[in-house]
Amino acid sequence: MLQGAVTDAIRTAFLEELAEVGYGRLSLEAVARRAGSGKAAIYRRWPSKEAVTIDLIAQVSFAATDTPDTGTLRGDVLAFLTAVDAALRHPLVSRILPDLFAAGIHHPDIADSLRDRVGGAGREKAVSVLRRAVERGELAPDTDFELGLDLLAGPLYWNTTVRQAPADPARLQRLADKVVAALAA
Amino acid sequence: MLQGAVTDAIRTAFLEELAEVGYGRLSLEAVARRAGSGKAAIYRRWPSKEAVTIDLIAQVSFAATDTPDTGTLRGDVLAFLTAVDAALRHPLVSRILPDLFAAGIHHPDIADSLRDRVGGAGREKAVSVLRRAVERGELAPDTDFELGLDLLAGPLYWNTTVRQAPADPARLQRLADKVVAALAA
DNA sequence: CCTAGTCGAGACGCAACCGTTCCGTCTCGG
DNA sequence: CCGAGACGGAACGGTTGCGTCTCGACTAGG
Repeated sequence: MLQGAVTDAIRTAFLEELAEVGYGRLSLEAVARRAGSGKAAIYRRWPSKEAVTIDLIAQVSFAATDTPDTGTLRGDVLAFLTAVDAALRHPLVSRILPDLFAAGIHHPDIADSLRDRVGGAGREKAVSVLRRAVERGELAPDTDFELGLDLLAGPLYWNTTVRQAPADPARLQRLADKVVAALAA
Repeated sequence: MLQGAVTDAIRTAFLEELAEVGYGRLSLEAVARRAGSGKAAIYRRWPSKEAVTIDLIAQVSFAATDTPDTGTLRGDVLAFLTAVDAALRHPLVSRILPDLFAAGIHHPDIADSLRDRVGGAGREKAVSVLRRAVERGELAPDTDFELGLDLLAGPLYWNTTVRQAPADPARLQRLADKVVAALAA
């Protein structure tokens, strides 16, 4: 029974340790201590710290939710921004995500996993928002999706995760207006 | 003569080491080795790894250049985006910056230094771009500067530093158009 | 020419982790 | 009821980094 309580305890401990000390200084010794397990229990499941990390990224991305069709681009954009903003503000995510992106610079496997799982999940949601808008006629058929994705994700990631600004729903409203204008340009 | 060749060698070695292994795994032992100095030479100048980091952030931010007045908002925005994009693509900066932001989560002093020196420098440039546009009448006097800064910095940081996308001048042109539209909205 | 201060080098004791191995215990499925 | 196997725990030898300290060499200014 390799998939059980011990596995979950290790995963949780790993995440908490990641949030506290960061990827670079995380030790499996401390994870085992926190999980109340032996180190062998970890090595029995994963070959390395990097492997645990990649596994966790895959797990977490499962939690990605869908963005509803609100009927208008503006509504869809606001819903997307609100959902992503909330996700970025999750206590563990907000502490871990910048660390993982930084770790990705030194560990290509982590970068790949992040691109596929985190980037990919958000990307699909954003694409469907843009695609629906094109179908409604709110956006031109030749709309630059790549640029649109940057406009949807960038300001949010910068303000929320990098600058660590406090939550502000009204600001999201205004940001949605700006983003819609940019998309239409 | 505490300010001399040795000091510079240590600073350079610290930066290179930072780029290679990241903040968390950086050791002053390795820095001394790379600098061709003794560890004591480092401790004679700074009390800790954190202090060296903060000192370096302050130094580097001096390199920030001015953004010229091109006469139009669109021109100013493009100049700003181009300058920041180039800065973010600097081989050392691109590897170090995400690491420093991640380190800031666990070390408030580093976060403060980043906010003041890196954020502050870019911020002043961006504000002057927006202020000039208001004076020209290209933007409304009640333009939301805070949001404008996110729109100027966010998409770039996301695409260039986080996603590590390759350079693309044409894309910057199109991004400038989008950003101008967003600012005016 | 002397002396004060920095220099590179590296040893010091200490602590943390590494990944592995071995305990004795406990819990299952057969 | 027994054997297989995972369990927590602890120890293994080895590596790395810490911050301090002591060398003898080099280089100033006086």
